[in-house]
Amino acid sequence: MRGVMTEHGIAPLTGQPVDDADCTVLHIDMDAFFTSVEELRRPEVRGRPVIVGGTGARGVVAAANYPARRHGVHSAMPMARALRLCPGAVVFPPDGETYRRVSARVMDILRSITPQVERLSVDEAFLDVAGAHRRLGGGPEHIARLVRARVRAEEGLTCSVGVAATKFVAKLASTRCKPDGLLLVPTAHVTAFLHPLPVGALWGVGDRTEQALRRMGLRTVGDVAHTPPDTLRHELGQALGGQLAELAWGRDPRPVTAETTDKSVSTEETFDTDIRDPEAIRRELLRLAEKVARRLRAGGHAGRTVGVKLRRSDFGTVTRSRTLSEPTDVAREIFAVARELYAASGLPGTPLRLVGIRMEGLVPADQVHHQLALDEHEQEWRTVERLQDEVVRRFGSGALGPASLAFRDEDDV
DNA sequence: TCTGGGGTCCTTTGTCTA
DNA sequence: TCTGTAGACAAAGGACCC
Repeated sequence: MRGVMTEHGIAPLTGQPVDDADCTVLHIDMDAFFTSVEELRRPEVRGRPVIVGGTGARGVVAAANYPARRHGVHSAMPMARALRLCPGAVVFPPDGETYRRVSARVMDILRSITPQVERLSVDEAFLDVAGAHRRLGGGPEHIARLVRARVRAEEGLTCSVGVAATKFVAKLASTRCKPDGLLLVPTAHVTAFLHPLPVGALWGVGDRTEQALRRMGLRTVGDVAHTPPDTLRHELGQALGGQLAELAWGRDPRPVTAETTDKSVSTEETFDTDIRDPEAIRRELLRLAEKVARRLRAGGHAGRTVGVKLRRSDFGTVTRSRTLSEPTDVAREIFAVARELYAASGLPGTPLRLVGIRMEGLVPADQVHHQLALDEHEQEWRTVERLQDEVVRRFGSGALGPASLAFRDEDDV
């Protein structure tokens, strides 16, 4: 759908000039990104229902194309249920590396249009086009058309673009015009656009908050807008209550920021069947530590806080963390801390369905002050692990790893 | 129906210190 | 010196997003 919000609702774009002067924020959202990439490299499945997701016993749907969605399939749904709803679907396991590569090329296209690009996730970005009008020969709507045409021509993918004065409204606009759409929401018609929407459309409102709002008798964004901010803050907390009070009127002061720094790196694994054996859990922690350290080094980061996540059979989740005196990107060190945290958690011997490792407090690795004399051992391990990175880069992830993992099928990276 | 994986941010609670 | 307290920080848990 390509349209513009008016006082009478959404009207088609006719090519007539529209008042888009202050709508300088564009939200770009790739349509069914993962499945679109799979369809692109496997044209024979085009037109059929396609699902990307875990194929193991506990797999869930990561993405579904529009034919699959028509059968009721949606992301986060258990794969077994998705296949009952849509038995004819073609299923692919997620290929994150390829999606990241395609995503990087799309982001390059966006940055060639304006440097003011804020990457939000692998398939979404905000653009601030305030400074690009003259250079690109037109206003925001013109630039939105340009973005869509170039992404389609250069990558063979469709995207939807929301155009508004704020990030929040632009993002809602792109959602409302999917797939392959463009929607402009002029400032004068923001409240007419927002207020009929259900409260779940507000950023920060998931299941729990929606229930809380429902208990307060609030069902639409308009209902929230007409509730005193103090009431919202009292019921939902300072931050969320205050945020919803503003968003419900389309007020969102956050600027588009091109530079964002990573704050954490994590990896986790859900087992096909629960694991009780502490030695098997420790081997898994070592494998995850290797993986998270490799990603830290690849990103040029070191982390100061090591966290482990342990999920029991009943889905109860325990997290434990410890902050180190010096940041690290060395798997051996991360593993040593993770192992201690697991040992002290009281959970060795308890069946677990998931374990994970997270590194927080990231700093650039080259800023870390390494006291060579004191940390000679650490330096040696770092050297060894960097050599491993190089071998894995050249020969693949099965080429090298700790001896205790050698018998395992190497499916990581 | 039976719940992935990778993130960010917020709230609460406890501890330490000025 | 003792006591109370505010602020910073760490840890844990949870909601939410894609």
